Amino acid sequence: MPRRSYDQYCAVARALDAVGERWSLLIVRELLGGPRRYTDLHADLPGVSTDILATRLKQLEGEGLVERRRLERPANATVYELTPRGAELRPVVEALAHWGGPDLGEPRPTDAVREHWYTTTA
Amino acid sequence: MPRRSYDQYCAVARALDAVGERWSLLIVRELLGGPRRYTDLHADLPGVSTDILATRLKQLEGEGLVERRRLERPANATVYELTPRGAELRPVVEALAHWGGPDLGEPRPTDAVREHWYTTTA
DNA sequence: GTAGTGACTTGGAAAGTCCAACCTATTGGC
DNA sequence: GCCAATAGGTTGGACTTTCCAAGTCACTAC
Repeated sequence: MPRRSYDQYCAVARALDAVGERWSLLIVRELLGGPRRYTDLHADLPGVSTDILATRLKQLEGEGLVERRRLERPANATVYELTPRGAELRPVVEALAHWGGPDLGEPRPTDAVREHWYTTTA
Repeated sequence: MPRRSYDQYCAVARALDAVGERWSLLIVRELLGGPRRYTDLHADLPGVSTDILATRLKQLEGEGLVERRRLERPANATVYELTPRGAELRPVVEALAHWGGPDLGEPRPTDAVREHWYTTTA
């Protein structure tokens, strides 16, 4: 179990308690684009290990931010998708994307690419 | 040194690389209220250990988000304050505060207290 | 000179993360 | 039925980060 728990009486701290761990917000960002399978999440998040991905998905599910849904035939797969509460994190991800976007990168993207980022990550 | 570094080409990942570590955003939240001394930060962030606080402040300083400034007499203290770039994190902290605020807490605050949170954390 | 801040540093234990390998089911040929 | 592939994980061990308590060093007040 994650030993986090900063300070229960601060709104920011409570938010970080829920999604402040490594990879959590990046998983949310992926899911903001729609439901995804475990394997696809693993492929789209370079560097995340399978155990951490499984752990984070369970945590997010336990917090009511993500739901596990099994697709029937012919797809026959398990997908993860955001709950309404999880989707409310969109402004947080957008704010981070905006802050980390244009002014930080070394390999400066073109305006076209940057536009792509904003529309896909936000 | 922190071995983070998710994926350099994603804006959200780059943002989290800078401020995604434990306590970083809470320190920023404190400094959004104005310059603070080390000891006051330590007192206002219940649970942070002194070594982590010192480490995070150096990291944030190294990233150009926080500046260390020595006050002369009679105060004769060292204060930390946000750079303009660091202050640009305000929307991120606001989004987190808004998300973590009204709908999550168990010891539901009164509206007056909640108002206090928004104005002081945002 | 001794007591008390302020601003850290250090050492060791605990917790979290990474990596590679393994496991169980289901599907799809042949 | 048999073999390989894919999906969705679990497990063990090394490595890294965080926690906690204690100690350091500079300065001021008395």
